[in-house]
Formats: sequence, structure tokens, C-alpha cells
Amino acid sequence: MKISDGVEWSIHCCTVLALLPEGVALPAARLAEFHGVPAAYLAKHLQALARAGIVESTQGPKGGYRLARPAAEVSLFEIVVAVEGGEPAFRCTEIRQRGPAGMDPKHYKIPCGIARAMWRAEDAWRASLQEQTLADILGGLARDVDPRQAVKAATWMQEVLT
Amino acid sequence: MKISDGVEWSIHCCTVLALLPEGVALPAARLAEFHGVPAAYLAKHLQALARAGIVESTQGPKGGYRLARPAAEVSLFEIVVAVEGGEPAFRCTEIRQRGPAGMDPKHYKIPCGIARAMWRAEDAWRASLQEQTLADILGGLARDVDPRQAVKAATWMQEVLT
DNA sequence: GTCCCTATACTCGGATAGCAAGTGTCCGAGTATAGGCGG
DNA sequence: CCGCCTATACTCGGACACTTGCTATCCGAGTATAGGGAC
Repeated sequence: MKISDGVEWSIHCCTVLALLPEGVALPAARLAEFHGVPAAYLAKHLQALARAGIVESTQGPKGGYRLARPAAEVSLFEIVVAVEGGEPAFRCTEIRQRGPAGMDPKHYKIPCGIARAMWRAEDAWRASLQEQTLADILGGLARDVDPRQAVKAATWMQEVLT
Repeated sequence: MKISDGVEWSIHCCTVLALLPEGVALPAARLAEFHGVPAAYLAKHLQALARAGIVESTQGPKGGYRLARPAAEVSLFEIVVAVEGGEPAFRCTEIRQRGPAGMDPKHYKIPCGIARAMWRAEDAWRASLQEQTLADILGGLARDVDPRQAVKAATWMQEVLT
């Protein structure tokens, strides 16, 4: 079980986009440069975020990506689903129906108890992600980030936006 | 993000082993036959369960696998960890240290807030799995399984154990 | 000086290769059993 | 008849190919901009 790197990158990108002045967009290439990741691959995930309505894209010069909604209205869960897809991590293959003790599929009305148990755990995971928003991440940044790094980041952004 | 099929198979196998009479073992080949899955591949996962101390193995004729502890003392979490490994699903690659705004690693004492958020969700997942034991699964079986299937399964087991 | 037009260059978007982890399989090492032999 | 020994066959255990999905990349479509020209 492994969560795609794209999830980590996407959340970081959304955090940066949330810090952007109103009405300004940042190209994928700049986001990639800022995080030191391959631009072409990051673009793939930003597209997924755009399809999910989390970010908006503008083409042409001075174009790029920007957050589609206030940071407080974007949960981490939405980002994860946008990048990884909404399918549950545990997939019941109904092996209870196979083998010598199996019966006709119509007799299995209730999902397998094992699947229910695994899904219950996944629901707890989803609930936790759903109640954490980008705004919470930003609050944590303000608390934990070294002021010198904040200055470096702000300077870089100034330079890029000119 | 996908949980290995081996987890599903392993939990089903543990459930069957829990229904076994005291002091009797079931070979991997029989477990595979019962669930209609490839025997050689299932064996791989049973070995992982044995290494983790969840099941015990006996060699030679009349040998096989049996549960190492009472069903109430085996949580689903243990099984998942035994099969999938204990590494977190979300792996922080510290991209905050890279790029033009990155600083020397020694300045990053606290884990990235994004990683902390993701890990918090995983903790909720783990907690849910930890409080669900094989005994709970067995209880669900008694409630939900079609009596005719129970008979088929019991008959098969009788036949195999002779 | 102002407006319009056009060419430009910059952006996103989807289609295309490469690689790692999970999936599936095999054969060798070890051991409890069962039968045969001797006492 | 009982106990011991040996050969057997059945078990687990780790080492070896294959396939799916994530990783990484490229080039084409679309568009806001900026400059130049006409009025």
C-alpha cells in the first residue's frame, strides 16, 4: 500500500497557490521549479486537480494555475481523491463465492464482513482527511516554518511574478 | 493507492483457521482450494503470517497452519502489517527542502505539516483496524452467513480433516 | 494619440515510453508419519 | 505381540519469471498578450 508521490506534490502546490495574491496565476513550470520536481510529470497531476475543480487554469502569457476556492473550503480528502481516484484501497474480490463452499451469487446480499471491516477503517481515514483543510496547513506553516525560509520563498515569488 | 489482494486472502484464511478444532492444522494447499486462489501465491502470504507470529506452521504429513493465538487476540491491523509491511502509505520526500527556497537539512527539525496531516489520517485508519479482531469477524459470520453455506463449509472441512 | 489587427510566444492538455512493485510460479530442505523388521 | 528403524511422502520455505500500475516525458491545440500600423 503506497500513496502516489503525486499526492504529496499536489498538496504542496495547492499550499503555494493559496499564498498567491488575488487574481494571479502560477504556471506549472514555476511550481515544479519551486519544489524541485519534474515539470512534465507535475503537470499531469495539476490537470487532475483542474478536472476536479480544485484549481483553475488560464492559458497564454501570464496564465497558469490558481486556487478555485478559498483555502478553507478545500479539504485534503478532495485533493487525494482528485489525484489517486476515489476507489477504495481495499477491493473485495468476493473469494467467499469461490471454492467448494461457494454458492450462487444471488445468495450473497450483504457485503463480506471482512470487506466491511476494512472499509470501516478506510472511512475513519477519509473522515480525518475531510476535516483537514488547506487553511489548517497554512496555519501550521505560519507556526512552524523558519522565518528565513519564508523570506526566501516570498522573494522567489516576487521575482517570478514580475 | 491499493491494498494487496494478499491482505484479503490472509484475513479469510485466518478466519477459516479460527474455526478449526483445537490442535489440528490445515495445509496451505487446502486453504487455497477452499478459497479458489493460487496455492503457490497464497503460501507466500501464509509464510509472512508465520513470521509475524500470527499463525504457526507444522511440517510433514498431517501438518499445515493453525492460529497461534485465540481469535480475540488477533487484530486485523496485525494481519495487514504482516502482509503489507509496516511502512506508512504516505511517504514524505521532503520536497520542501528542495528548490530555490530550500535550506540546509539541519534547519528542518519538525516534520512537514502536510506529512503530519496525512499521518494523522493514517493513525485513524490504524486505530480502527486495531480495535477489530478476528473474533469480531467470526461474530459477523455467525450473524450473516447463509446456513446452507455454513453446512457446505463444515462438510468440506470434515472431509478434508479425515 | 487612440484603436484595431496580427503575429507571437507562452500556456495547458492529452497521448506516449520506462520502471518498480505486486502477482504468480517453481523447486529444494525439513520432518512427522506409517509400514516393515527384528526381538 | 511390542518396540525400533527406515524409507516415504507430505509439509513448509525461499528463489525465480511476468503483468499491472505508477513514474516520467514529449509534442500538439488554444489563447491572452504585445507590438506595429492605420486612422
